[in-house]
Amino acid sequence: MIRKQSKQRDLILNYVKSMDAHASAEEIFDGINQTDEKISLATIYRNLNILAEMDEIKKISHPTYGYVYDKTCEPHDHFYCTECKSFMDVNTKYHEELDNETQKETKLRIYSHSTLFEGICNTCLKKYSH
Amino acid sequence: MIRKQSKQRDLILNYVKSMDAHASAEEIFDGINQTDEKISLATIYRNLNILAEMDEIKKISHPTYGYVYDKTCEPHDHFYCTECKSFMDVNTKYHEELDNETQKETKLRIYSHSTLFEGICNTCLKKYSH
DNA sequence: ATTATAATAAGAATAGTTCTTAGTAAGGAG
DNA sequence: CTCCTTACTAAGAACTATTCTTATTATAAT
Repeated sequence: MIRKQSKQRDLILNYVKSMDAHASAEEIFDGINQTDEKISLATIYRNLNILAEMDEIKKISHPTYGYVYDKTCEPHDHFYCTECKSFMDVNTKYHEELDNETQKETKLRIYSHSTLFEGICNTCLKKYSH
Repeated sequence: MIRKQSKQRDLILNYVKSMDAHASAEEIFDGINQTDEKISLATIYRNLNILAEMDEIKKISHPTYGYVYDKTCEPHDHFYCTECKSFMDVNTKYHEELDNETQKETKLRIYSHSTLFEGICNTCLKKYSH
């Protein structure tokens, strides 16, 4: 299907590109609709899916809250706090050797990976060290 | 809260322990209700959450289809086929050094990790090599 | 300019999950 | 063993997240 450009899709892409963390569809909807521009929720969902398909953004499943969207498409790791359920990027180096190792052992065709670390975030650590 | 034993929870736990792959709440519901035992869907959901909380089973978010449940609580890796959306365990060795590396670099308290590999499964590879 | 078709808004529909309520069962205390 | 407290269940209502429907509008090729 040949895609036509649309003001709404451009706005959504720019909004996601401007975010410094992950956000859900609902949060993106709220964020955009606080400005002058009004976009319907169904349009937000439809375009987030289209943009993810176009590899302009990345759709990530959050361990507790459905899907969130990320401006970074390159594979990268995440940290999940099992206490407060917060979820954030981890920017350590990409371990290509894991892909090779797993491909060799499983015979699957592996293109990339992303690792989800679990633990306790700094805010929760402080809270529980009292 | 003091938990009481219940026939339903035991059945659900045994069912999950007997599965050889991941299953959704709905699939577990269907599986159990094909036998003589009838358990309501709300009870399935409630107990899956309780069992995950009790660390008897593991609740995992599937990249495209909500949550699935796994009899294995120990952290382990997964493979996701971007073509057919299948999702399976990968049993390579646990890389503890990743936890240490990331903990050192981020100052977060890291307890474990699990890696999600993406690529093309064997079935899809064959299909597209024609 | 015309025309084909992708896009939109708005709300209806669907799917997945949790909540409510009234009744049942587990298991500790007497 | 019986009583009593409280966690448990079934059934369906309610809620939440997401997708679909329909009529209309916008994009871009001819």
